[in-house]
Amino acid sequence: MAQNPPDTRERLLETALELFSQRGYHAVSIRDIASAVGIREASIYHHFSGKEALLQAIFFRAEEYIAAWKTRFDAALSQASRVSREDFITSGIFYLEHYFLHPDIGRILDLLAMEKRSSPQAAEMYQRFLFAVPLEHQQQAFAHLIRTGCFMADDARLLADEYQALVLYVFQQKDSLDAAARLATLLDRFYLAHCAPKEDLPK
Amino acid sequence: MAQNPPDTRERLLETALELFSQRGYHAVSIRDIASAVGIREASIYHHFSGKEALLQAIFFRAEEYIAAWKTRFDAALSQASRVSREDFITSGIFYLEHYFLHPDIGRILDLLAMEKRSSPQAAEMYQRFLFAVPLEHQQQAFAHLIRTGCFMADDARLLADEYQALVLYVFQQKDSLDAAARLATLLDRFYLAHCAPKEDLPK
DNA sequence: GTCTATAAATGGATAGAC
DNA sequence: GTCTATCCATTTATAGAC
Repeated sequence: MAQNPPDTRERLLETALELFSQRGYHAVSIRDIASAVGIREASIYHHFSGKEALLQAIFFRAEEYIAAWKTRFDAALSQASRVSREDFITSGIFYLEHYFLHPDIGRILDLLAMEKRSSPQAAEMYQRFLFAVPLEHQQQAFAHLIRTGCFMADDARLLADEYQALVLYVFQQKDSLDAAARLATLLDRFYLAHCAPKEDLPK
Repeated sequence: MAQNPPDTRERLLETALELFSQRGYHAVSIRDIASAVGIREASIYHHFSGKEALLQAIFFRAEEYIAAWKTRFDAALSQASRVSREDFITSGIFYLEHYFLHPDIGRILDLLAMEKRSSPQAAEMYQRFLFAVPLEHQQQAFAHLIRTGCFMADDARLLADEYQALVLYVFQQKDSLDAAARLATLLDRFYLAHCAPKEDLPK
């Protein structure tokens, strides 16, 4: 897959994503990227045909990140057995930190959030990465929890919507302290509201 | 408060917000704004000292929008009496459409969402307009619902968090069709989960 | 694969006539 | 209050030497 032996191309992709996700595509110049990498701007054109092509390469790689995540998490799902109250919260925080707050995926989501209004392509990816992909996974997870009798019978898709709403809510307040703790509180209530009786009552 | 008799200043503010909220501050040039309004770019400098000052004026006006909204909605809150299942959903949709999807506020939120990563000022306003301000209002509303026996005793702040999470979730998928219908489904479940017994059971 | 040099276009902003 | 004309900095991109 690699076209260039040295890793300048790699560092360009990495650095450009970092800058784009912080300031937005238009606010970052080719010069900014070049100087951050430690080369001259003209050298960038040896690796990419232009600024737009660099963005496209970032988008292409983002698809790979998502596909890799999906493969890994779908595999974990098929092995899941009984889920306790603590397990449910722990895996929710794991999900927040290894998807939305993952260095690669989180920066892509930040970038897409900024570009979605001016780029139909970014809008499509944003909708897919922030909603469709995680929702499909969560729907499967809740269907599994219902099938195994851990959760009460319900619409798995609606449960996934409500779960996703809570995770996104905390994700978008990530500047505020202690996202994990806030999510834990909300997920605990979510679990108690939907788990099949057998768990002890709150407090 | 008005400094200039004609309304060119007004149209500049309106047009700039429209363009900024669609493409982002850096992607819009003074020329773009001028030609959209139908004047030359130099004429803008008669009304604003520069592009940044224009943005600041938009931010200043946004504070007025929010303050006006707060006054109006807080007044409505103090008059609220008993809330039926249908009322709860209707007022939630009203809230979505008259705050998050309001032409003025919605565009401000779009703009702030794009600029929050590069501008601390935008980040502060985003946090306040998307979370703090609506949450304070909702917390009061839920405290009222609990006090009047309509909702079961619970932490009004956490209920406000969960409610806000659902509304934001639908708001951010607003490109998808029928945001109101999707919100109605989620709010119906929310109401049934928290209302004090007396309402009929689902289905 | 990176550099210097430079072209060509676009951006924000000012001066001064009307 | 809007215009024409212009300035100057920045930006994307290319040409060609090393």
